[in-house]
Amino acid sequence: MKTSRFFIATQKEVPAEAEIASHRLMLRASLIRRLSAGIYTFLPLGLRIVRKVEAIVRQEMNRAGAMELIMPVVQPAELWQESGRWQAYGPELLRFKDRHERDFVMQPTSEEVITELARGELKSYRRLPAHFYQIQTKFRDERRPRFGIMRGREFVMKDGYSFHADYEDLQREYRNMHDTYTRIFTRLGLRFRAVAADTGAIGGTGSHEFHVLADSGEDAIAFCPQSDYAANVELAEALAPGTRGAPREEMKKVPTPGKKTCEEVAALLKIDLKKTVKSVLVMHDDQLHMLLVRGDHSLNEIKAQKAIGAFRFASEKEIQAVLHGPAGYIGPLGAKGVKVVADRRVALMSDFVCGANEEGFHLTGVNWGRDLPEPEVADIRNVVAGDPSPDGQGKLEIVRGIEVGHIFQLRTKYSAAMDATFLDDQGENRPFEMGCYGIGVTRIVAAAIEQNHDAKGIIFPAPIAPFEVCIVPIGYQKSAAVREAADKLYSDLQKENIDVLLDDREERPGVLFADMDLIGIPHRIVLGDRGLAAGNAEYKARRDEKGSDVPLGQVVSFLRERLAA
RNA sequence: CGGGGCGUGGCGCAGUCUGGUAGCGCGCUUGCUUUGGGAGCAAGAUGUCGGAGGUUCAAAUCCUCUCGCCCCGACCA
Repeated sequence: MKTSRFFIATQKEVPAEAEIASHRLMLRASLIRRLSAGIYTFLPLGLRIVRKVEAIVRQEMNRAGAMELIMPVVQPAELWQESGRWQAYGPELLRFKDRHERDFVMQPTSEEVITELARGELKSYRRLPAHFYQIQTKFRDERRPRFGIMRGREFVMKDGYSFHADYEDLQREYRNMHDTYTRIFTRLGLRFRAVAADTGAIGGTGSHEFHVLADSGEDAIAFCPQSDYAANVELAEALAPGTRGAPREEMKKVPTPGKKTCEEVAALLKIDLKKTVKSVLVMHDDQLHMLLVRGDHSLNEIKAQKAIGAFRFASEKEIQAVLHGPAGYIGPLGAKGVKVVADRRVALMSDFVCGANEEGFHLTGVNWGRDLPEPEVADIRNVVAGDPSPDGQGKLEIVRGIEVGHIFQLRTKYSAAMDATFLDDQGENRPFEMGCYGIGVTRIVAAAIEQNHDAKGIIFPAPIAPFEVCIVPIGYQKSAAVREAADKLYSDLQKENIDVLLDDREERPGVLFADMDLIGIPHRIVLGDRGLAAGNAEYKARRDEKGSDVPLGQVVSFLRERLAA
């Protein structure tokens, strides 16, 4: 491709709408343009990247035995009512009516349609297993689209669905997909990690998320360097080994005027933050619950909801109605009519500090059993770095990640709901065991950039770069020698099936360099009169500081080696 | 859906408080010069100031209502 015949519309200035690096760079490098909130056009340059990701995903899915198809984006409501998701999905599901006033949805995923297909077509166990997938546009009316393509409303996802005669075979395919996803993300050139994820109400033995590691990721991942344990922080169990120490202090009420947070109180009293207890009031079924976590820990709302049921945070008014003090001075003592749930760690604390339920006062030397009744205990906090690994193998570390893949054992959730059965070898009707497997294709593009960029722009991993090599001629329009060398190299590389971009624009060299860096093309060949006189081209990888000379005649073989590496 | 902020040429912004003929930088067009890291000079083009209504001799500016977008907020590829 020559830039003169391609659409490149890079920008020097950063659009005000973009907050994170990948979003800014995708706009500046002219990969995407926003049309509406969370809805983007992929420009030619951006689409090339999407296509490269798709190609790798497709190749590995096919190799793994899955079959590609395409299901409709617009799907009739009846199927969704049958599965129950018409009611369950909520406002993220985009619904609309056709001219006959019939209800339709824009697909956020396609379990219903594939299950409908399977129940009509896969009538015999002889046809099982079967795994269908599509790479297609999805729509989710996110409450808050953000970060450009990272969390858009419209996006491209690979969604696959497998059908099995029994659970054992589902588990076999699940492992197959775990391996396949690992191959895919490895081939994409990304640093990633597979982590255990919430199996939710569906159950089954497994759900794993695949995260691209990046500091800006929205998810926190807990992992153990000493073992292969890795889980979403939302899920990771917080163990609390050890026993409670005996009380050594008397309980005392101490003045803490204006000190509302555990940090402030600990600083005032000159004690370790780990001696304090944080009290959070929530409302569940019109019943106030007080959740207690250690001062240096944070409440895990997902775990807490599992422990006590769905809740909302109590209002200041509700807090005052039951307790005497405002939020900031509340504590478990004298909290009449409030159910107290302590984190496992809190239950092991002795001589701790908590709010006195009186404005301006905290209690010190508080002890369970002696000063207040033993609490109900649950795991309700987020794990932190240094916590023991739940598998007992060492200590946890925490990194941030961007979820780009999720595999799931659905079991018979949809097949049972939609009466999708097959005849087994005994002639009995049985519901399919199902698995589903997603990869966020467009999100991968953003995640790859988030993980690979510098001050100059994007640094694409070679497998998904829009072009593998760019040729930057110095004076293409002026120097016949440069033009001839560039054109020859360009066609030589094309013959090698190397994805090459020749920047033949009539711009000053600085502009060309800056644009190629911004776009993130991994390999660059510069051709100028100076080098050509000595028979050399200049090679520079995107990450390199400086270029190096390569004899003109060896450029093709040199690049072939670099690309294979 | 709460909370905060923003809508002025393609992009980034000033002007709004204190009404008085719409400006700057980048980009774009043309010409000349320049040519190894986002060039210089000159001449140009591009605006219903998000929209509607109101106040006023006069509205980007004041008032009302709307629409859109961004950021922060509890299971998402």
